[in-house]
Amino acid sequence: MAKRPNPGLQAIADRVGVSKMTVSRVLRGGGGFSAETEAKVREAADALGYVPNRLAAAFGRSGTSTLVGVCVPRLNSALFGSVLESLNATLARLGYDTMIGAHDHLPSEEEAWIRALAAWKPAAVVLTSREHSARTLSTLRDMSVPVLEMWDLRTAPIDLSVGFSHYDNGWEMARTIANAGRQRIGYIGGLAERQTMGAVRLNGFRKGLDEAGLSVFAEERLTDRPGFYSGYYATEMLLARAPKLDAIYYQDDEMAIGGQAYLTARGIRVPDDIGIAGWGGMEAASILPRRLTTTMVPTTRLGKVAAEALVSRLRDAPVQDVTVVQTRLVPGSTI
Amino acid sequence: MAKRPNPGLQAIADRVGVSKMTVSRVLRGGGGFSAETEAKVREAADALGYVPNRLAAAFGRSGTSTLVGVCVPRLNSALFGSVLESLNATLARLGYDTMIGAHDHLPSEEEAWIRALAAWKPAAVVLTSREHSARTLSTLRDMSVPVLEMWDLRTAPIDLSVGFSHYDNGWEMARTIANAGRQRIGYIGGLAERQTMGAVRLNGFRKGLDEAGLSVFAEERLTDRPGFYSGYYATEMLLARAPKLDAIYYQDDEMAIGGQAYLTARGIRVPDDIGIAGWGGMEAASILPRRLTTTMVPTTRLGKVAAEALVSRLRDAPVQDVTVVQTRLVPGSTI
DNA sequence: CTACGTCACGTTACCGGTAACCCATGCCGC
DNA sequence: GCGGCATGGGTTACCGGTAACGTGACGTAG
Repeated sequence: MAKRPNPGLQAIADRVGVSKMTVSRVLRGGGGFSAETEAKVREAADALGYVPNRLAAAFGRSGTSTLVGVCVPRLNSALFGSVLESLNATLARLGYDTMIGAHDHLPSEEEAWIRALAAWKPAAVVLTSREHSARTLSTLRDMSVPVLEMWDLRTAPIDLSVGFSHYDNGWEMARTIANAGRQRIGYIGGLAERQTMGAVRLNGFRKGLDEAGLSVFAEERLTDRPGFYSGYYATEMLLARAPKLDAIYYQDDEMAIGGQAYLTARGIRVPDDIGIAGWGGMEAASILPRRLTTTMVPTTRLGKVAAEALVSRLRDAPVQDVTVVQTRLVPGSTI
Repeated sequence: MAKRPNPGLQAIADRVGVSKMTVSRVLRGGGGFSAETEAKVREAADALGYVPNRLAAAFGRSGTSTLVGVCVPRLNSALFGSVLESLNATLARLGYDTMIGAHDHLPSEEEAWIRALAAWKPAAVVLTSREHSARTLSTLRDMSVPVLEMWDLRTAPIDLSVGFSHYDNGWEMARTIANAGRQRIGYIGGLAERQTMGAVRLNGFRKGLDEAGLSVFAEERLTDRPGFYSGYYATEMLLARAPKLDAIYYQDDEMAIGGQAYLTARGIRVPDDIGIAGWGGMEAASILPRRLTTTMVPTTRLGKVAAEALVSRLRDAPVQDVTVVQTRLVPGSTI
């Protein structure tokens, strides 16, 4: 079997004895041809092993692209990975192709990616960041395609928004910890300057504590990216400064599990000596000796809902601008 | 600021007073124009906010595409996520754009993805599966672009291969476990029918045990996907059938950590009562009470090396067909 | 019998960049 | 003075689909 140049519409048209326009009509469906012609065209397309040329289609007339750009903070994250997996699978099933990017929580990276994406004239864009640079917004406007902001709810989305309120997540956990009678409460997470979702949860957390007459007693902010090990040593550092904490809220479950490991190694009992809570509902949390108090994020559903909302918009079907995907606070037994 | 239609080469050409061909030459570099012309063209392009149209470029003449297709088993995997992150970042830095797909270890999924990818006439393809369907190979041949097979080493790669030997990984761990004096050794992992990398490691593992006069005493195969929790209950099931095991080799670290959690919950001591070993070198393994015996996979380096090899090939620079990225057996203290 | 609509298809032009080719100018050596 | 050649461009054709519009055959209402 030698390499054969892939046939185009013209090759099919020649074989059947019609014009390539008729072939185009048949293969895209929608009428304007007889059943007999359709059968012959389909047979010929199959025989020749026709592969549609999306490049040519998207290039010729805009509005026919099936390309969707998706930008997430990182690709090696359990949570975003699940969202991406589900988003991509749903888009693929509906006939769309995914171009990815990672912005690492830096608006400048997102901006560079968006500009590269614009060169491909995609049908839609999915973003997961909270803040966009002015140039990003300008590029998006020039592209004039549907934009879906995912992960956090936006009060004023550019276009579509699917997610939940990180602020409320933090608030809710604050109330849970306060109701459990904890008094000296610490926080461990990433830097606040970067407007990450974790920082938003912290704001909600502070508000919740405030309403209960409490405040964050001590906090540890890391420049390292969150993970098991950073949770481990951040806990060590925080307790060195504030030994009398009776609860710690972690930016995510991985850090909480790392923290738990440190506490266990030191003989500090959870939740007797100190309570811990995480965020995200990662699978790893399910195998701890005690079930971790955390917030479950329905990542798979989020990706699916986002993909479906986007495709609805692309097909001019009615869609809500803002779709809330509910998270769930899992009481666990570590607080 | 209203939406403005993005200018093309012609708009720049009109502004400067040259032909669009000259503008094309300047923007792609390579000569055929004066320094004066170059300056004027660049200024005009900047002023108009020119965004190159990769769609048109790739469509017009093949060989000018900057699109690379990457297909991994899953997008929500710590290991593949890291590889993807590094691969994508390196490709982006070198001016390439990434289209992704997930095949979930099913050749049919990979085949469907490849066909969708072919419609975009990419510059190259990166695969991570071990087995490809006949139709996949046929489509790849028709595309006639560089193909890089990553993750496992291929004895006869389609084109380029970057990775390491899973077989050797399994063999090496078998020798390590045997040398530690373990006799009744179990295995926990996924199904063998699917030609996954885990199955290849198991083959090497069997061979290593065989050379030491041993064999796999009992094994537990799951249809569920690997993870913390499946490691937890697979350990329970395996030990119910074979209580006298003195070592277990897990398909990956997540399962091993899950297994460790089960053993701890049951009061079974590691490594005194039973030894465990994982694979992958996941970060989570670093926070166990005892460091997990495992094989470290340099995911970040793997992605970077793969991207660089691919780009070298695309630029007609010399590349080795097969590049080995070394893994490292971490002795740890759980065997 | 004519006017008009519908169906099924053909024709034409076009998207924006690029390879291949052509052309004018100026400088050089002989 | 003339041929040769490098430099700095311009011209043309083309990639493979698709929107817009044109056309002939046929059916049908007035």
